[in-house]
Amino acid sequence: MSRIFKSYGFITGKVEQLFEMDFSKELAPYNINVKQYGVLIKIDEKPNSSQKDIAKELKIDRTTMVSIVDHLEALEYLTRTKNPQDRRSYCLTITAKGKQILEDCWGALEQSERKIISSLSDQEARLLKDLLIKIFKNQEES
Amino acid sequence: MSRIFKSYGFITGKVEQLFEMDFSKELAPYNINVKQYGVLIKIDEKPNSSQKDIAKELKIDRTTMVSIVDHLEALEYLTRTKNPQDRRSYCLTITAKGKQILEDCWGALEQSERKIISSLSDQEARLLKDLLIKIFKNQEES
DNA sequence: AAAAAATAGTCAGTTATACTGATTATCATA
DNA sequence: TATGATAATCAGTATAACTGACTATTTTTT
Repeated sequence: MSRIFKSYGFITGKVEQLFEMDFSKELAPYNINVKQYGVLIKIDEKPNSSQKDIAKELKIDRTTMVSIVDHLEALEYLTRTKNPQDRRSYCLTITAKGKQILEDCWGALEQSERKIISSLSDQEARLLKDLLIKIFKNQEES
Repeated sequence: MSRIFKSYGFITGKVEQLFEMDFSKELAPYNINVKQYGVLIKIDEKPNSSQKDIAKELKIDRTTMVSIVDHLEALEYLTRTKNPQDRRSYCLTITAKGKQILEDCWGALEQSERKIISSLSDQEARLLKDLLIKIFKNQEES
């Protein structure tokens, strides 16, 4: 057995690559990538977030965030409005068009992921997700 | 619960980021990144592989492979010699220096990963790896 | 054997992505 | 009011990865 499979990091990276490669094909027609879709999700769930809020949650650099939001704004998937409480920051909100794409692609994502984890039983799949979330949450706390 | 955590792809990506961020710090003094370390592992395990062999296994583009091997060769972590059986291709082999770094960093990787999965029991950790490998192997077959 | 097709690797040029550090506008605090 | 902090921006830089053309070699076809 190769060391690649002895390492959690490498095997996690490999599997991540599978998910990303497949889903990004679905997103391509909408002219966005997985990271940008993640931003859309966050803005949908927490309307009026600032760029900084989203950047922090998704571990995206502040300057990179500018170009992502520029892009999503140009596509009219979200709007930037000055925050009246703090005019340094923006309130980001998803547009109807953005929401539509969010929902359309969510179905594609679920389907894509089902395909990739098809070798796992329902119980195994649930377990896998729980374990990954446990690792992530543990790190968020510290 | 955010959709980010409902998606296998997103949560896998997040966890991968944790592994990569930590281990890449260990590799930095040796002037290589995680992907390049992966190439070293493969060459160590299958000496005399061609660039194409490695590229295929690790899903790296052939032209990207050229720069990775250039880099590792410049650092004297591996050598390129013409394959006498097929002079179009190279035989890649790890050097003593490369092997040394491979082993030194492997310890660091294990330690780094132990830290990141510290919230899991031994059994959970083993299970996680098994499930990830199952997903990856399933896809390799098709 | 000669011609044609395929393959491994290379290279120039392009694109995408993300970062550094400086700057602007605004807000909080002293 | 003055000082410092913060949110976002921007120019410039770095890097990674890809496209497509190219060389050298091998394989296949005729």
